[in-house]
Amino acid sequence: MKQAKLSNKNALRSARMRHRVLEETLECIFALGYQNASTVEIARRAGISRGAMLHHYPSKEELVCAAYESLLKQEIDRLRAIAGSYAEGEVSLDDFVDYLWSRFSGRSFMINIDFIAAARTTPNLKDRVERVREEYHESLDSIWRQFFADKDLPEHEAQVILNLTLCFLRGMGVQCAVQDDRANLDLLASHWKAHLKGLISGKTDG
Amino acid sequence: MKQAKLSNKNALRSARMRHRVLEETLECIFALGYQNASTVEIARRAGISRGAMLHHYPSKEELVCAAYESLLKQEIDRLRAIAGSYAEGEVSLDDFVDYLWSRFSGRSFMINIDFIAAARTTPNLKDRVERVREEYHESLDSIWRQFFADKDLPEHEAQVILNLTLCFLRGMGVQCAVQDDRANLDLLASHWKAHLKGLISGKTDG
DNA sequence: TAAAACAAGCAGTCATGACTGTTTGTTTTA
DNA sequence: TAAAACAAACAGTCATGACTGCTTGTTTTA
Repeated sequence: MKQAKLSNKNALRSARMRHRVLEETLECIFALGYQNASTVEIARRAGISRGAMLHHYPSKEELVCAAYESLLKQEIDRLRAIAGSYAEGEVSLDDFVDYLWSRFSGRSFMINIDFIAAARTTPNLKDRVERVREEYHESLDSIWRQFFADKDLPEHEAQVILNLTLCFLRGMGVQCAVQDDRANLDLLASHWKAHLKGLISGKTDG
Repeated sequence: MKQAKLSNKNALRSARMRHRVLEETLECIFALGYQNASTVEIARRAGISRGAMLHHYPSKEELVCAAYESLLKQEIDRLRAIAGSYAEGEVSLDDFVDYLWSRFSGRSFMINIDFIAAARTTPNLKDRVERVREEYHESLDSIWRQFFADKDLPEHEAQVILNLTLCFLRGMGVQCAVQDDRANLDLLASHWKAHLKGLISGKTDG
């Protein structure tokens, strides 16, 4: 990136501007969809000229990728915060699943769907997006292991249970995008949480 | 629709043409993504002029909606066929889940993701898409109930299990779109199938 | 049954609008 | 004053939908 050395007034101005632009980019994608989020509209919402925006992000691809990276980094930060809370015994597994569900049913995931769809058929985007996502999943893995550290489940089992949970939540998130029948989905999430307990304590399948 | 009375040569020609156009529309969306599937490209692939295409489908929205309806109707037909096979005892619950997974990991679902993403921020599209999807889910429900008809599970439980399964498969499908790690996902699907057995025979949660 | 009238299917071109990225000019900061 | 930040105007591209006209099929009528 063209990150100038800090402690300049310019650098501050620049950082603020970038942050605002990225936020508006995400908001715009959320509100209008990936395809309708034009640079004109984003600049307008950010209260900035397109020229200025292109000064910071020389192409639309640069812009949206940076925005996506920023989105996932926010998520990673929040995950790390949760991990800290767990260490202090403030968070249960149920709480954590609830938290994940809040993430998979909100703005963040809706934006994600748009990126997933767009990236599927845009190799450049796909590559960049994949890299950021890896970092996200690693954070998720590490926090997940914490919940099973004191149980006598092999790490591999914990991994499977995480993946099952993630797939399940992703699917619910998609359903959420299709039709916001929140009550029903919340109920389904409860079922899954109850179910998780069974998975952890006593296994029923071979 | 402007469906003329059948048994005319024109009507046949028209039907063939429409079918070809819809197929190419889906193929184009699958290959290039919803946003890159231009009417020019679709017409080119279908070997038809844009004028002719606009004669049958007067707007792009008409075209893509018709294509989506056609896609889901195909899926419904296949579901009904499976239902028939089950009635004759040729299909197990495992087989059916395998079938669903094949559906959620293939072309059909990838196209679906694009539509879901596009529809989220396109009210017109969302409404039309929703209607077709309802019909699809009803078919799914009815076949699902068959599998539990002889078990002593309340219908409501069966419904929950279906929804859990669907969300799970959807999530796996999304994962599939992101990164085609098929071996891993197949394994996860197996876990779920094993798990389903437990859910049906003996319940472990309250 | 043959011709005339009509309708439907199809092709090609054009105008409009939108979006992106470039370029040129102005202000602010070091 | 030089460089960075920002603004504004411009040019090129692309997609959509409208329009015009040609061809093929169908129906009506003599």
